[in-house]
Amino acid sequence: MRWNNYETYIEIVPPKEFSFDECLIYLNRSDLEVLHRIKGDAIYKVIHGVLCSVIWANHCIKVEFLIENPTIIQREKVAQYIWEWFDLAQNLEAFYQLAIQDAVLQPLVEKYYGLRVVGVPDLFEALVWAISGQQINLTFAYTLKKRLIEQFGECVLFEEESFWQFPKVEKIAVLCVEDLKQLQFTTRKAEYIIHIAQEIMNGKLSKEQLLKMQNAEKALTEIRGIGAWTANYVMMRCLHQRTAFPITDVGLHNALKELLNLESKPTINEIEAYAVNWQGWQAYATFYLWRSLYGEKI
DNA sequence: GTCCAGGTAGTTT
DNA sequence: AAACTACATGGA
Repeated sequence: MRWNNYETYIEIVPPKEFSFDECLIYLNRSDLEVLHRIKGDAIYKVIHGVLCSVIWANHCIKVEFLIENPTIIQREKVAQYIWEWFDLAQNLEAFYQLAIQDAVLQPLVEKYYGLRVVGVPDLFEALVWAISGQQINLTFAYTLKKRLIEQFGECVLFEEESFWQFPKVEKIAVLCVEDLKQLQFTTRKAEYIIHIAQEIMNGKLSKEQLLKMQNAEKALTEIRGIGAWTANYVMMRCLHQRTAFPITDVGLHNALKELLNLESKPTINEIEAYAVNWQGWQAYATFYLWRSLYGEKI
């Protein structure tokens, strides 16, 4: 991780092939998002309890601290968060080499050059978001997430505005199913989420363990409520695995249908055929396809 | 009113 | 192992 420390801000030095603007477009996709706020070119977000503004300046990601003056330890944690948030540890050269020879990916990498898998560094947040989004439309998923955060999260006030943080695991672990059902979570999702919070609390589930594992997918899918889609979604956005591939994802199917002008959504077999050339970079292929779902048609 | 949505668990062939 | 079904509720 490359970063510089200054009096009132830090700078993260990204690798080659990084477009802050492309990541910004992804982050701007829903008006119901409350974990960050975008104003002009700046992202406002509470990171590890510190309210920050994040902008692109001097070929770096500049992170200014808006309230307190964080310690060096906090600054390093914020830098680490940004590093994961924009998946900056990844060298995209190999992906682009593969993609320019692939009929599906070629137009995408040209258009969205520098886009990275925007991460969800916190495991609990990533899991809750994935479970919330199971089998419902994205707009409603965002509504559920917003309700959960505003009910159980904490917020930082700055210039008369609220900046929310995702609820702490310990707070969700002690809830009962009814508490989440009141927010319109289904019984099943309420059960899954509370159980997962408890598993994290008792140490049976952690990001550190999953990162060390050979087969994180198996460990994840052994947990009730986590199927292949959710496991791969989390492996992609939280564990930074390039080969994670939520192949049953409806968004992926719609993106392929639109991009390739198909009559109907492709079958799993058809997607596997497209993906033979994506070996090692399935997560990036998926993310670039998702990106094509908003903004003008290619 | 209809169809479908960033699926999963549980049951039945 | 593969196919079917209940779940649940909002958005378009």
